Amino acid sequence: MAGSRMGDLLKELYQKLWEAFGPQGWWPGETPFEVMMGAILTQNTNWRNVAQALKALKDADLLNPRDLREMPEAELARWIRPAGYFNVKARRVKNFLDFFARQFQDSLAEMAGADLESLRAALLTVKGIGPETADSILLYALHRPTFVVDAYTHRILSRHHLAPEACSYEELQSLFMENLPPEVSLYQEFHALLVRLGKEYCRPRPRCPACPLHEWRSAG
DNA sequence: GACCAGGCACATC
DNA sequence: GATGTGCATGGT
Repeated sequence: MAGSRMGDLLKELYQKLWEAFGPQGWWPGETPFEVMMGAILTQNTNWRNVAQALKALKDADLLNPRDLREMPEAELARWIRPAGYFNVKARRVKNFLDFFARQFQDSLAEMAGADLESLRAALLTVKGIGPETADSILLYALHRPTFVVDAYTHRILSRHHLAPEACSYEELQSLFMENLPPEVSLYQEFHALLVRLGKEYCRPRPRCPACPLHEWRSAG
C-alpha cells in the first residue's frame, strides 16, 4: 500500500540501487523458453556456469522443448554438466518439460494466459520447482507481476534491518508485493539490482565500505 | 585449498 | 514446523 513506512524504505532502497548501478535489463536470455531453462539451471549456482550449459545446448540447436524431451535423461545431464548438480537438474528439467507439454501443449501463449495464482500453484507441484524458480519463470519469462526472492534479497534486507533474519520466502515476498505497485518492470529491475548488489558487495563476508548502501540503516 | 554461487527435496526430530 | 543433508561444477 502506498505511503506506508515500509513502502518508503523500499522506494529509497530501489532509488539508491538504481543510482548506483542503473538498469540491469534482466533476465539474460534470448527467448522465454531459455529463461525458463535458466531458472532451473541456476538453482544455487553461479550464472556463469549456467551460461556455459545453455550455450552448449543452443549451439547444438537443442534448446527447445521437443529435443530436450526426446533426449535421454543421462544425455541431458551430460549437456548441462557445467551447471553443476547435473543429475538432479536433468530430472528437474524433464519434470518441467512433462508439465509444459501436459498442461500447455508446449505453448507459451497457453501458459501465459493462465490465471496467475493457479499457475504459480501449478508450477509448485512440479518436483524441482520451488518458489524462487516458479516466480522467476512467472516474472521474467511470462512477464507476470510476482516478486522474486532469493538468497541475496534475504541477506540484504536482514542486514539493513528491513526484515528479520529468520523470515520465510512468503514473508519476504509479501514485504515487496504489499508495499509496491504490482508493476512487472519494477519487480524485474528491483530483483536484478538486489542480485547485482549482492554479487558485488553483500557476500557472506561483506565488502563494505565501498558498498553503495554502506551505513544505510546501520548495516554491519 | 578454502570459499562461494540468482534452491530444492527429503529425512528426521 | 524447524533443522540438517545431499546434490557438483567452475571461478576467485
